[in-house]
Amino acid sequence: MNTLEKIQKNLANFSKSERKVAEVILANPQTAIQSSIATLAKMADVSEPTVNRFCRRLDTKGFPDFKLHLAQSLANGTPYVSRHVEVNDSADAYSNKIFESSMAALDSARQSIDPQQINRAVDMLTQADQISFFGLGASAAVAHDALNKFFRFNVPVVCFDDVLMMRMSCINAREGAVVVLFSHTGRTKTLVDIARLAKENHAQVIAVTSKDSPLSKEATLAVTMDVPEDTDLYMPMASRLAQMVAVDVLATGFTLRRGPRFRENLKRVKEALKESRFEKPQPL
Amino acid sequence: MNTLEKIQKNLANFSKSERKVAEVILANPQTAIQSSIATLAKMADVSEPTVNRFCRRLDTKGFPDFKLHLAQSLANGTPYVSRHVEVNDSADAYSNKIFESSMAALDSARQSIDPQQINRAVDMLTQADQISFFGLGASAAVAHDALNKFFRFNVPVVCFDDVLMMRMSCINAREGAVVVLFSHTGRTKTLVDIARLAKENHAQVIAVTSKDSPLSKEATLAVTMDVPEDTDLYMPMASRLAQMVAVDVLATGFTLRRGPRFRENLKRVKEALKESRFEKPQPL
DNA sequence: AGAATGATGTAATTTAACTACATTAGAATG
DNA sequence: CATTCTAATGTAGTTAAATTACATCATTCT
Repeated sequence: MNTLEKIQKNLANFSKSERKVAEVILANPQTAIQSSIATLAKMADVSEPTVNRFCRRLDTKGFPDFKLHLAQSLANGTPYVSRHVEVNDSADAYSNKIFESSMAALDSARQSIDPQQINRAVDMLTQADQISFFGLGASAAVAHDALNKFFRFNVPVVCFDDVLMMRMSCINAREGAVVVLFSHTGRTKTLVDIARLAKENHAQVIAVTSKDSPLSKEATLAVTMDVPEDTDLYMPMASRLAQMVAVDVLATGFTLRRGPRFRENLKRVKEALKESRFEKPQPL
Repeated sequence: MNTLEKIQKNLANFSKSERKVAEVILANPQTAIQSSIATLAKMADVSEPTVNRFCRRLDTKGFPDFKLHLAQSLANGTPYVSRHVEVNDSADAYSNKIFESSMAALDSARQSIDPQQINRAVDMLTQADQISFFGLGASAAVAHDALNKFFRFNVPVVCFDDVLMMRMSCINAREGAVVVLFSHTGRTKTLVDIARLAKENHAQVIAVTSKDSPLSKEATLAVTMDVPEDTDLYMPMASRLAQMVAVDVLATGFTLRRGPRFRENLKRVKEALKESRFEKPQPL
């Protein structure tokens, strides 16, 4: 756990003098990590060993080690002890919290993603004659985004956020088709049906979803990630961000697999956009 | 800049012995921050003052200060020195790099966003009779996502990723309409035209884009963010992620502004989804 | 080849952190 | 209310770590 949060949480368990230390640190953590034990002791109006004991109580080896831990918890730019939005938060406060919790969610996704799954998914995608991206609700935006990315690769791609269209598209599927389904929970009944339908029509199914979900079991290959659930009502879903980054990862794997000539192609697509833009003023 | 990157970047500028130190640190940064200057010197097979000089060269006050900086750069879970994808990267490598650069981009956006702009945008949105979200290319997905979010608020919302539809919609605009435009560069000519058209028809225009761009100047209100540009071919646009989080921030501001009764409403919308899902197995 | 500059190491010094012990404050018991 | 015990805090001494000053070595340029 974040050291700063830990201090905040244990405030009640500290002794009188230790609490003084805690308060000085919470009030100005950035100063704390730059101070010596003597300075900090003076600021909190306690003795040096008290500061040292305080550090040990937080499961660190001593003062320098404590500073290291504190520095790490500050590094994430987390001046806010809690990442949960409160009713009376200022714009600055909730903006920071939302960005931070989004970043934390991405980190969690990063740690839980399995490179082998990525590799296999890239295999399937590079060999596909046709790729379809399906998503409902919030994941519809992800499917659109995937379309926008893979479209540049000059592969036949489609994208649907409508169940009927998905169904029809699956019925027409043939061998060589790959269907990519996005769903955070992996529990949406219609999507699981679609996965089954696609398989029945000889398409391969990649599910970008959460581990052990019905959808992940139905799919030919599941690319799974752990993303903290949005239990908090005010907290928007970080899952679609993680899914988008997963799309980026797959697209990157795709371009790497396709080799240098293919990448030349991409550059041209990018440059084709230039004409539709106002020129950027060149820095002097 | 991230200390670890800095070391990597300056490798050529270091002297022979300093490079030894750099390599030992790069090889195992986690060990480095837990070592004393003596241990590290021994590991790099150099003298202690050399390590000290190395630290100073990186603009730190000395060894302990250097460790602090290094700890901070490790905190973001950055085991990869470079965030740029290389041709021969493994799936694990490029996956991590992409997640990390996405997180870095969000952090940069977080730091550059202006809470006052957020506040004013929330003002405008809460008072709107009708909200339109427009985006082209990669930002189309963001517009869709915004629709999905604001749709729950029981406000008339539309979303277009087609220029003609945008135009028609603007022509029918009246006072009380708010148009939200998403564009990373803010230089897409057609979008700037749309902004002008919307204003001519008495709609208010919010642009989620980059600072000082043509679009930001044309808009009634610009919500601007600095997101590192995707100079690298393999590096996908992180801008759309930042835009999505910005949408989350605006949506959160919206719900907070609307008060508790409104939030009850949201809960009901969320619960309405339950029936379409497979039940989650309850943990024992 | 020799001087001069920059890099590196050695040893001494300073500073910071930690330990052991003494003192004090506060709680519990008669 | 006094007394004793325990926990908390501080003092002083010790150890370890980091830094400085200086000496030596390598390298480059004339």
